[in-house]
Amino acid sequence: MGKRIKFRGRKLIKKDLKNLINLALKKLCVLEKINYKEFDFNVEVPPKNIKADYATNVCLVGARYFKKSPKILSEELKNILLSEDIDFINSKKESKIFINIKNITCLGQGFLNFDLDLSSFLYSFLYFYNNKEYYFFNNDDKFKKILLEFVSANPTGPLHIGHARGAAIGDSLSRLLKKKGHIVETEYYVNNAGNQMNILKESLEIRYRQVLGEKIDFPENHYMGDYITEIARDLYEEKRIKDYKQIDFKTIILNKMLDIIKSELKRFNVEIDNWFFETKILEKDSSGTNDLDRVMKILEDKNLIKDIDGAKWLNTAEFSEDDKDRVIIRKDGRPTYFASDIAYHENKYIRNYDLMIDIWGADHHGYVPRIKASMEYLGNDKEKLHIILYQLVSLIRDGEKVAMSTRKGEFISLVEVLEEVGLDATRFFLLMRSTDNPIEFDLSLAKKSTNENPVFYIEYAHARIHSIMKNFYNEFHEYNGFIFDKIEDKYLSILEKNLNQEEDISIIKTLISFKEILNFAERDFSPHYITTYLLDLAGKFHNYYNKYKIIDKANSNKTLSRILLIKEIAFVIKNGLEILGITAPESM
RNA sequence: GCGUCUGUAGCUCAGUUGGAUAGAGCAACUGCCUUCUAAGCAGUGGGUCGGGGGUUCGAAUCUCUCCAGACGCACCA
Repeated sequence: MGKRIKFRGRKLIKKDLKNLINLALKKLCVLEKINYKEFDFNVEVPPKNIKADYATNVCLVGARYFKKSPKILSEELKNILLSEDIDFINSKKESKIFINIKNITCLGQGFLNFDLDLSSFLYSFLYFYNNKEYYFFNNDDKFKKILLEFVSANPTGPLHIGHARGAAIGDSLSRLLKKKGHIVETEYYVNNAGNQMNILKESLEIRYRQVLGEKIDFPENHYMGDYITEIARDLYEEKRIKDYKQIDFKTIILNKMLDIIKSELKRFNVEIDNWFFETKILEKDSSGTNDLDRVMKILEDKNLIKDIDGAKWLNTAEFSEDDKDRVIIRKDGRPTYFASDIAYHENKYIRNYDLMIDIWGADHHGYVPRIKASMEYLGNDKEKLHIILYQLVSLIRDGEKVAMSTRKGEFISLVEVLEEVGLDATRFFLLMRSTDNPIEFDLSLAKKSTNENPVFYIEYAHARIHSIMKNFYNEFHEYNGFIFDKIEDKYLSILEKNLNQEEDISIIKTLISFKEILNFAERDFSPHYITTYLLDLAGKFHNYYNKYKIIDKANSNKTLSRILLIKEIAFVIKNGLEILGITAPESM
C-alpha cells in the first residue's frame, strides 16, 4: 500500500524526498492558514540503530515555525505525506517513478523516518547507471574560470615531500574542477628575481671555481646540496671554459633547476599549464613602466603608502586584519617579495578569473591578511581569491621520524619517495588527510601490499572486479563483446528479483552518494573526502564479494544483475581514483 | 605576548549544513582458502570526543575560557 511519487527528470532519492516534504509543508500551511516560507532541513541516512532508509529533521527545525511540538508536527506531516488526496505528481512529459514509500514512522524527539520500497533504489540505480557522466559530474552549467596556483617552490633545489603535498592537492583539485565542467588553469610562480636567485647563482659559481681548482670556502648561507656541485661539474665537462666570468651562471642554474622541477612534477603526474616568472612583473613595457610601477601608483594615489627612513611601507594594519604595516620598497630601492607578489596577484585579477586559488604551506599563513588586504586596496574582490593552507608532512620510517632539514640539503626528495613507495601510494597518502592536519607519512606502510595500505585496498577492489568480468565472459560466451553500457527499463523486474539483499541496497545508496561527495569536495576544495569515500566503497565491495558469488552459471539473471552492480562500483572507483591522479589497475 | 591550525579507541586518523546508541584501519584475541584474486572477509574487546562554562529541543561539530602541541609574527622568500 505504498505511495508512489512520480518526479520528472534527474533528481535522486534524497532530493526527491526533500521536494516531497516541501510540498507537504506547503499543504500544511494551507491547512493551518499560515504563509509558506522555505526553511532549511536535512534528509539524511539515519544511524544504524534506526531501521529506515532516510530520515529528516524537518519537524525539529520547523517546530517553532509552526508553533507546535516536533512530535505533533511529525504526526501531521506523516499523515499528509501518506494521504492519497495530495497529488505530488509533477510529470507533464515523460516521467520516472523514483520514490515508492513503504512506510513513514515518527521516532525520537520528532524525526520522520522513511522506509522505501526496493523499487525506489533500483529505479535510481537504473537512472544513474544509464546517465553516469551526467549524473555524477554535471554542474548545471554553472561553470567558472578558475586559476589554481600551487607548488611555486623557489627553484633552488629538488622538490621535497612538503611541496608534493601542495602539488597533489592542486593537481587533484584541478582534475575535480575540470570534471565538474569548470575551465581550469594551473600555474607555477617562479621566484627568479629575488635574493635567493643571487645566492643560488653564487653557489653554482663557487662550485664551478672549485671544479677549476680554486680553493674557496663555501659560504654558510649558500645552497650546499650536492646537486649544485654536480651541475658545476657537468658544466665544466661540457664546455671546458676556464674563465668563469664568461659564464652566465644565473640563466644556467635557473634553467637547470626548472628542468629538474618540471621532470619531477611530470613524474608525479602533475600538470602545470603556466609558468609565471617573477621577472615578468618587473619587465618594462614600451612606456617604460612595469606591473609593479602601475600597482605602486594606484596605492600611492590612494594614500596607502608612506615613507619611513627612506623605505616605502604599505598601510596594511589600519584597514585589514594584518597586525602591522609592511615594507614594500626597501631603503635601497629594491622591491620586497611582498611587492612583486602584490603585482603578481593583481596580474591574476587582470586576467579575469572567477576564482583564484592559491595553495600554500601553513607556515605562510601569516601572509594571508596582507595579500588579501592589498588586493582589496587595489579595488579587487578579495572573495575571488581563496587561499588553501596545508599543514606539514613528516616522513616516518620503521616507526621513527626521518630528520628533514631543508638547509644543508639534508632532506629526502620527492623523487626518492616516489622511488621507494611508488606514485599511487605517494599521492594517496598525501591526499588522505584534511589540509588542516599534518601528515605522518609512513614509508614502511605505504610500501606494503596488504589491506593495511589503503591505496592497495581500493586498487585491489577495482582489479578484482575486472577479474570477475573476465571470468564472466568466459562462463557466459553469449555475452562476449557485450559492454553493458545501458540497462533497458524492461530489466527492472529482473533487478528487483536479484538485487534485493541488504548489501545490494547499501551499495546502491553508497554509489548514489558519490555525487554528493564530489560536491562536498568541490565546495570545500578538499579531495580527502574522496579518499575516505573510496575506502568505504571498496570495503563494501570486498564484503559483498566474500558473501555473495557474483557469477552463478545456473542463474544468468542473478549473474547479470550483480555484474551491473559491480560494473558501476568499478566506474565510481575508477573515476574517484582518476580525480586523485591514481591509476585504477585492471589486474594486480 | 599576539595570531593560525590541531587535540576523537593503545597507535594513525574519518566524522559534510549542529541531529537519534561517535566510526574506520592498525595493534590484541577468535574464525573463514578443493569455491569468481586470502593483496580478501566475518566476529570480540577497546571512548568522560583535552578540561570547564554558554547557546540549543539536541553539541565531537557553534561560542567563551583554560590546558597541551605544531607553525607563524623580517627592509627573507
